[in-house]
Amino acid sequence: MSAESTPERPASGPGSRGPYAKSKQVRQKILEACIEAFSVSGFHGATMKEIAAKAGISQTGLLHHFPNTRSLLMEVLEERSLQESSILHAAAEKDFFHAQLSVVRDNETRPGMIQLHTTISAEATDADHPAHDRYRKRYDDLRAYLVALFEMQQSRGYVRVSASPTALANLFVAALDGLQLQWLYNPDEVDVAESLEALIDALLSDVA
Amino acid sequence: MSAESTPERPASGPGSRGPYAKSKQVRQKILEACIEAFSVSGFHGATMKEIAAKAGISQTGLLHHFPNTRSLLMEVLEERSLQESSILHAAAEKDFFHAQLSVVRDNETRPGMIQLHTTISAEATDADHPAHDRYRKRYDDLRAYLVALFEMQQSRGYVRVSASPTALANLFVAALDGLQLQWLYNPDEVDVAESLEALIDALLSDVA
DNA sequence: ATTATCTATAGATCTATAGATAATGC
DNA sequence: ATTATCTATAGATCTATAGATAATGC
Repeated sequence: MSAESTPERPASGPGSRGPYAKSKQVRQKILEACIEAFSVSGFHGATMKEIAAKAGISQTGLLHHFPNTRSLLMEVLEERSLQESSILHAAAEKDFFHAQLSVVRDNETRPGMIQLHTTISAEATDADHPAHDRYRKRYDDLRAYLVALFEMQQSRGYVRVSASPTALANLFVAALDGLQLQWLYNPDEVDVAESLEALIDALLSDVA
Repeated sequence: MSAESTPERPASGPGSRGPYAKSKQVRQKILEACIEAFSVSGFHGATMKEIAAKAGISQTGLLHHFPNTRSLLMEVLEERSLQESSILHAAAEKDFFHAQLSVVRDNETRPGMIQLHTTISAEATDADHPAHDRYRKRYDDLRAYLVALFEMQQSRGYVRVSASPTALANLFVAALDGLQLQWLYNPDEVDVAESLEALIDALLSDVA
């Protein structure tokens, strides 16, 4: 292993100093612009120019912070992952299923994030999409977690339906995604939490 | 009303003659190219050039048949709608819920159409998307149809859960969309029909 | 001295027009 | 005569480089 594998901060030259204090705010504004741009135009349709304009800087100014749209997408999805897990942890006192009700109610205050997730998770079904691996892993991880949960509930006799834990896990995740999609089309006719609660009631005994 | 409102076919001049017999095949090839392009790149990311290349003609050759990407999207979505309703009618002998099981099994032979629906229905959540009104109406129509169905089942006492018909209708449609999304990521771990059957079992009595 | 931001711009790509040539329908 | 297809290309848009100027950190 050479010294390069542990990137030491040189005493001078590029990288010898951190970014300006103000940079954090600029990057935040850029990421907000990305949420708008990617959720409307998708990864393939969004442009550096469009994002720069929304963030209120020039296109080359944006290039100074991020080299391409791919890095912008990765950054904004990383932030979304962090938000998702922090919200989930905050609701971890309740059981997972009812915690999700808090999560979806909380989500409705961030329609931009819902639209971002809906749009990108759909176009990333394509194997060549830069976010494909990330989303595939997210769904695999979610499934594994929920399968374990449903197995436990089944062993206690709390599950009302005779279906495989995998089928139930996929169904629950599907309801989450699909309800949010419909909510974006018509928030007046779609109550995500209400439908999700109906699903939980249908699948699990109250004692669970 | 002038004669222009009833477009008469003039004896000569442009439009006085139908297209070549071969044109039907060319248009079919173009639409197949569109399914690929739009399902991968979305409406905003797909280009006339890309579609023309996939269809095996020049970009200007494509322009001869369709004036822009918007008209291409409309045409391919119209075809999809026709397929959807013809498949539904073919399964109309059974009750709607179990007919959907046939539909989703049939769908798996057309992954391109599933990916097209998944990608476009997601990006069309944006109000300015050219397919927004079409999808919003589709979901509103689906909801109205299913609400009536669930009301009928409830009045007969066949519904196991105490939830509003609207909540149940949205849940069923959400499961359909969400399961197909997951299936695109990992067909080995997602059985759309199996999960959907679990939902039907959980919601409705067998007698229904 | 480094980071941040801008203007100017070259090169690539996409859309849409002009105009030529070939194939088909009545 | 109309439809279909192509090549060439003008104009618009996007990415990415060059280079100048201003602001900040140690």
